[in-house]
Amino acid sequence: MSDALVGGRHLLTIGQLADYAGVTIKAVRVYHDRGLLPEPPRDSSGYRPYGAEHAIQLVKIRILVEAGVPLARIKELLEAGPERFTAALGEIDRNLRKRAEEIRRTRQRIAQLHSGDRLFVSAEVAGYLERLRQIAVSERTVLLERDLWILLQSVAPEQAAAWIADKLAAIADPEFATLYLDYDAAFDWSPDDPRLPALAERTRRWYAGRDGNAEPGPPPNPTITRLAGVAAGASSPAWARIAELAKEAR
Amino acid sequence: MSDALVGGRHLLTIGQLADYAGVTIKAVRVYHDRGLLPEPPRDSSGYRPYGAEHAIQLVKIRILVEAGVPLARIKELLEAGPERFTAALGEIDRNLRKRAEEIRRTRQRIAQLHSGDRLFVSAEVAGYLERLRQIAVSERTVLLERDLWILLQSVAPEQAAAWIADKLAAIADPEFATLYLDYDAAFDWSPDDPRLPALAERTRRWYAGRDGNAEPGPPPNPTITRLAGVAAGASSPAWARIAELAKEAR
DNA sequence: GTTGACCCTGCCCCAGGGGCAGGGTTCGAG
DNA sequence: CTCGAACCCTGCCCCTGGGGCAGGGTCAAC
Repeated sequence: MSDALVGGRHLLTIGQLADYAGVTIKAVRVYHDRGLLPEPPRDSSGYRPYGAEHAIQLVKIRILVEAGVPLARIKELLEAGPERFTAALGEIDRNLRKRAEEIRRTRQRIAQLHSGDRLFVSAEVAGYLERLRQIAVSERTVLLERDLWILLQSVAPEQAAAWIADKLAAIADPEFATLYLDYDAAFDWSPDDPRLPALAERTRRWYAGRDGNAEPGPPPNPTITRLAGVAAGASSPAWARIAELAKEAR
Repeated sequence: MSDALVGGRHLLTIGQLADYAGVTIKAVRVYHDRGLLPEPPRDSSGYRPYGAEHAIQLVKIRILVEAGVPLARIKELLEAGPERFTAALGEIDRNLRKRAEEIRRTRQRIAQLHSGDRLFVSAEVAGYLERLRQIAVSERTVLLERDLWILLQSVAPEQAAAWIADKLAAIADPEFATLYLDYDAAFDWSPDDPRLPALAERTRRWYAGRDGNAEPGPPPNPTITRLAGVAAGASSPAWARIAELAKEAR
């Protein structure tokens, strides 16, 4: 038998209540379990009979849930006085604004995701790679560079930052750019190719000339130089040979 | 012993990789478990050695995760061809826009939360309640009305919509407004108060006059009339007495 | 050769519910 | 008056996206 109307106060079934607030029945029961919504005394058949005050409370709960407030915190807020409640609303709103801002940024990244390296390297490195493409370095070598910079940034972000500034300056020098293009071409050469010693020598001279002008810079971190050397050498036997020649000359 | 550099390819530890992508180590392992990120073959001490390709993939994953894409879907996307991928990005972006819009709406509701009934009743009912306050109905009675409308809207939204239109029209009639204010005053009267029969009679006449002019409207749903009657009667014995008098007169 | 920072696996825990089983209730139509 | 649909009840396990902790092996530097 329904006692919904007997007391003149309890009038809604859980389903009607849930529909009113735009919430599932399950959610209502969870809010009871978590102590967010007072559970009305059962009617004679074990149903929960709700009144308008439950509907009001439930709407408040739903709004806070949608704002991303954890249930435990919602409970605190509803139990606290109105001044605390209002203060908390300010913070909640700030969080919402922050989330909106994050969504904006995420949207930009999503848009960039379908092309480009910019997401994987710093802005400086991205500029450097772009410059390489401008001077017609092969895509293969550009990608090799990109991967190297990713590793450098992962292993030693500060060193990488210093190096990339150095590289950007170097690549602005037309002589270095020519040298770089010759390396690019040498990628597929045999390690016995007779042109390699000359290339090594030109490299040595370029560095000697530059280091004469500028300060020597930070002492190269051994792990990192090895990293760069190995990464390069593993891809091209000719490049590995040049590295050897450079070592002998030193 | 570290073999990180032995092959010239595997160079990052899981911690370096995670830091690079701005992700926890645990998350990286979860992505392995879920098949999102290929797990590199272990080095001789059981560590996972990562390369630049893992870093790239991980950044993509993180961006998609931040966009709210479920891991299972991310897996599909990364496995699918680029045309499918690009198409999916469009949908993801649409979802992000939708979420931003929802945040905007939630912010408005949060702002309204600290005061007002507008969140709990329809705009029409809110207007009606405001009108009651304008003609100086007691706050107690206004809240009683509000709760009643909440119940009505929960139990039978369509009926409630029809009724509120009716009520809005009625309250615009100064005679009905006067009648309403008298009811408001009668709330605390004794059920034996000698003024009650006259009030009941005025009510009957007002309704009779109106129903003569307009069409009788939808036949009142019995559940609902009972609901309204009981809700009112339970609060005020005098009102309950008026309801009895009305029944006798009919 | 020890110390602190990493890495490994495995296990349980969290929010915020969803889904399903297995059973009782209510309500309107026939 | 009965029957079926639509509700309601409890209880249990499941999901995502990890977090935390235990218990143990490794690396690198002094």
